[in-house]
Amino acid sequence: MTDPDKTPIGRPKTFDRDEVVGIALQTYWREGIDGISLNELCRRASVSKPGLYREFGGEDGLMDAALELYAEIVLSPLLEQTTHDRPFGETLTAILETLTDINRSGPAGCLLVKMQQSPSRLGPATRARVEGLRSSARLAYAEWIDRAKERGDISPDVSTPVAAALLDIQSNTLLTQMALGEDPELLRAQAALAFAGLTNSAGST
Amino acid sequence: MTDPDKTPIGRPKTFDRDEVVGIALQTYWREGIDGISLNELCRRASVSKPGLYREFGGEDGLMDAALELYAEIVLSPLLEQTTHDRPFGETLTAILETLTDINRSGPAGCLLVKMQQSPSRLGPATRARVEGLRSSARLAYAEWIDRAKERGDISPDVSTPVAAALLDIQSNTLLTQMALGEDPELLRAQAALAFAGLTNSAGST
DNA sequence: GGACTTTAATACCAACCGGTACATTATGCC
DNA sequence: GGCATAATGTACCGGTTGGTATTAAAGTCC
Repeated sequence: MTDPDKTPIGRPKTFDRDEVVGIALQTYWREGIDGISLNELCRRASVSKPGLYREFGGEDGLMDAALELYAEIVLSPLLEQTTHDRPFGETLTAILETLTDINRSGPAGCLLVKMQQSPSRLGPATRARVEGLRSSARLAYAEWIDRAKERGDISPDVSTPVAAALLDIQSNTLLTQMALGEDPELLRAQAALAFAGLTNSAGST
Repeated sequence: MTDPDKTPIGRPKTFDRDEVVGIALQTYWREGIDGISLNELCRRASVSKPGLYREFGGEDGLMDAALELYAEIVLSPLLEQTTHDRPFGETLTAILETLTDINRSGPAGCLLVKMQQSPSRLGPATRARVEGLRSSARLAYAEWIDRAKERGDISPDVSTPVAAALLDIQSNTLLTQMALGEDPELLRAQAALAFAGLTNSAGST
């Protein structure tokens, strides 16, 4: 539609959207959304407040953009692992290892969880994306469970929604505890115990 | 030491400390520590700010007092259950039932968890109390586990610190999820699955 | 009635918040 | 050069924050 690389009329744009979103993501992720103000964010990104408002419309737009980026670079790769054609236990171990890896790229904890836990700080756009990401995670876990059942890795006696909730909630828990500085070794052992009921049997409705 | 019911010199005190602490507890508990300001708290308690400062020294003192009350009326009764001479499974079920009871007195969620997750908002006194309560909870759970092992309710193959961490972390998780509005039925089922590894066997270091 | 002691609350402080009006600057077009 | 266009950032807005200086009020003691 529009000419691709033709210099448009008017003053050229210097505002680097991607860089600002990246800084916002890192900051919200590391310090939590309650721990950081829009003003402070502008300072760190070396961006003027009106510039930020022009680009994102406000705090809600910025948070939403940061969460979108988070979903793309963190959540998607994580959930993608569940679609591999591997034994359930292997994939689960790999995921747990990733979640409790102290040297993982990015801050500890999970931006989605932090946002979910501060609903009053969220604007409508961010809130909607939080809900969407949460339910699509549940869905991905449920599909993974169903495939594992077909494979015979998980007993069909286990309720799929319950098992999906277990996976979702326990993953969130691990990330939250990592952010709190809990011992990764202890967390892994605890998680292994919590998932023992899944990989063995038992636990219907 | 001091005369018990002699009217002291000076203007009589009208500041009701217990009432203010109670309101602070309810408010922090329900709205979260980040969701409420000292000013707003004064408004709700119908107390002047200097009055509050005189009594508590500042925000830190008030939070600390609220957390102290929380420990007394919520945490202690909960942990007290673990000292009863009952089969492990029974007590565990009772605790899980309590944690996921929608009609429980007080707001959903756990004040201790909320405070732990907003460390930057905490003053030194509150922070110290948070850490103390956390470690004494772990200790109480560990002792419970050890008694259950002696009873034969839990396999001695299970590591006590790991099992204690499981109990502590899963309890926190349940309360957090309840505060988020998750379905209590689903939470209970999920928790039953997570604790299956404890009550059956398996799960050493 | 004072003098003394203790508590109460108004009224203020500087700092920060999210959000915006507006003048300035840098470009393409002619 | 002059004009239209569009992105820029300074400087401000009203409101809130945690915290405090200060004066008024309510008692006992003599």
